[in-house]
Amino acid sequence: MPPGPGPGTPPRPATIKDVAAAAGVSRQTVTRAVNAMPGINDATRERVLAAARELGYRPSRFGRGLVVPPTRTLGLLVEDLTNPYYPELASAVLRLAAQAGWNVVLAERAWAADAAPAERFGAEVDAVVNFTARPVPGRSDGLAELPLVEIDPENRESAQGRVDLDMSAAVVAAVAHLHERGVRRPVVLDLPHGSTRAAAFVAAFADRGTSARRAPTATTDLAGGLATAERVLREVPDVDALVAFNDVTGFGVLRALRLAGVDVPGRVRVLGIDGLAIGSFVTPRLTTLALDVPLVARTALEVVLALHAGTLAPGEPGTHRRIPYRLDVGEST
Amino acid sequence: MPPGPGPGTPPRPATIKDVAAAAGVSRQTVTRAVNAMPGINDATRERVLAAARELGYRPSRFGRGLVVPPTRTLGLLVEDLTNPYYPELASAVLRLAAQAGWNVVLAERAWAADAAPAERFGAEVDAVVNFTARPVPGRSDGLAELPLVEIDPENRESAQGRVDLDMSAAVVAAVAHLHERGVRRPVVLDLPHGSTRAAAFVAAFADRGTSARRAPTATTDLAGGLATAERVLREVPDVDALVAFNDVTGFGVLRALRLAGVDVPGRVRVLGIDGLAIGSFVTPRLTTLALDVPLVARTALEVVLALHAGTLAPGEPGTHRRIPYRLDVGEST
DNA sequence: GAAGGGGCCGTGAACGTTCACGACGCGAGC
DNA sequence: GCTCGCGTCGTGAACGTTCACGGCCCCTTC
Repeated sequence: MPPGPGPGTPPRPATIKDVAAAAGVSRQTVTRAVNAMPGINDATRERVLAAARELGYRPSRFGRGLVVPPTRTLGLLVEDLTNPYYPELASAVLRLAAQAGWNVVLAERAWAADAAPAERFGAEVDAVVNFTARPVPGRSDGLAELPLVEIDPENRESAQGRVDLDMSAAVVAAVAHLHERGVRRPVVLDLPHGSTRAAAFVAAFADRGTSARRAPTATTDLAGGLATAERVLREVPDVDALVAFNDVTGFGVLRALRLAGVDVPGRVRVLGIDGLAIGSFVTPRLTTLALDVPLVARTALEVVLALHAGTLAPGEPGTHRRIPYRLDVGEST
Repeated sequence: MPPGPGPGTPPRPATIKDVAAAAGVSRQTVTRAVNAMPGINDATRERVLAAARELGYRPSRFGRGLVVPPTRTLGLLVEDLTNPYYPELASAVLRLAAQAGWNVVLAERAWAADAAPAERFGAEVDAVVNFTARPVPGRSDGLAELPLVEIDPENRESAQGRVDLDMSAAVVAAVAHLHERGVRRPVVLDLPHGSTRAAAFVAAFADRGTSARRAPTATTDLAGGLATAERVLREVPDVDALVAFNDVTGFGVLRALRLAGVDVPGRVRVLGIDGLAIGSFVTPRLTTLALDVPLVARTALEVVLALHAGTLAPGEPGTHRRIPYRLDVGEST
């Protein structure tokens, strides 16, 4: 056999023309065979399919997408799938999107490092839902942005659509709940530089005549919650409630209290924020500010699909939605 | 203004020709402006970009994919993202795939109901990793299958590539560990119809002269573990170890023991299977059979990319990989 | 003043697929 | 025998983009 790229094994993927040539028919006949269309003899169909299998032919989604109404693809951007906060929403989005006939390409925020993944992502997608602390980087080319909905963009401005997660009413309810159970010396875990959610709790306690202390936590993961809770126990021995920064932090708090032999909720009551499904995994089950995650997913998808379809323009009412947290009483308070 | 589709708002998405016409230039000039290519006057570039923004133009990924080397897309199929077993692997796959320049479209197994999502998925993807109990349905057209790697396909046959998860050595190690700590009356949670993993544990205990009882659990979630553990405590009061069917079941077992006031690991030792990262959330931290999840992801990706590139053919050695579990000792044993 | 060169821009072709339409052969019907 | 119709198959065009190439204009240079 001769060296070099002979006709034996072309590295180039087989195209419809190759199949047509191999089967001795025309492109259109190959199309008819592959797409199970009528108007083709059974014998030729078999012959064509055999040739297609032989060549490993698979129709190019690009060539096809150019002609037929293409399947739409949604880009979903999350912070970190390892954080149990995100898979719940991702799952809900996946299901609803599939129902609407959309595919979903998922990406974790690798944006930070280099722009390559962002570019790639942005070029392969018809609309974006961003569930990330950072904004989506604008296009490096000077083009129109693609339909974008941000979930819980905090105080950051987002031009197109947004789904705000409103904690205010739930915070009041949670504080009322704690206060009724006799909490008078609460400590609220906070970020080192302060946070809106901690401020909301402090304010709500103040409305009831109770002053809440803040305890900055270096990290908001399990280790952070654990370390901060241990510190609080030393510095504020008579603490009777701990408000965690989120559920995962809350798990760390629970562990610290367990290790210290402190009864929950007997001596210290613990409140989480997130309402994670895995909250039910720990004992005692965490009282938390929960979110109707499927509703969040449904709302975000609704807005972004409307933006894509053009039935909703970036400025219009309806592009900014608001979903309240609710108090979900578990066993830890 | 006249009714009908006037030139004001064409529902059809703007194409490069529209931009060219609006800016009074040619297609190629639009390409140069949009792709930041040299050989174009700054003034015209601005004019073109303005027109593009005005028309809401975004280049079609199909038209582009036809010409330039297209970005590849991997389809990742998982059972249920809500089950904490899957996000860890999904996350690892996402990162490695992004590193290799691939996008990932994720899908939960909605295959069951109708074939529509499967068709859509299959047509938009260059290769598939299946991490699901069921096999991927073959193509309805008679074409060649696309590159496919199955993770832990149990006893099911898979033609192309597979990554087997091997529990045998870890089971022996775990049983040795338990036995050394004095376990003599273990109970192994099992599926109603039996399972290979439960059988492996029973056999390993038998090798050490200890007979393990089996306790069928209706479901393998938290509630199932809880209910089964409660039943075991009643029926086998002197049980000194419980082997859960997986980690989530193990969390239910821990909760049941906690509620019953049984000390872990003092009186009863608990073993999980999965090595979930969230295992560190519960107290005591679960001893478990853990998996190097990033390694699984890396291996699966390696095989499927090689299959796609053609450097590996379905039958060859190297398409079937084997990754062992290892014993991860926590606090529950 | 003519030749040369650089900056800027446009024209045909190609990528792989499907749609609309036309062509061919064969049997039935008048 | 001629036409009609049906079953089967092929040919041009189009989708939206980029690549290779060629053309124009103006400025520089000898």
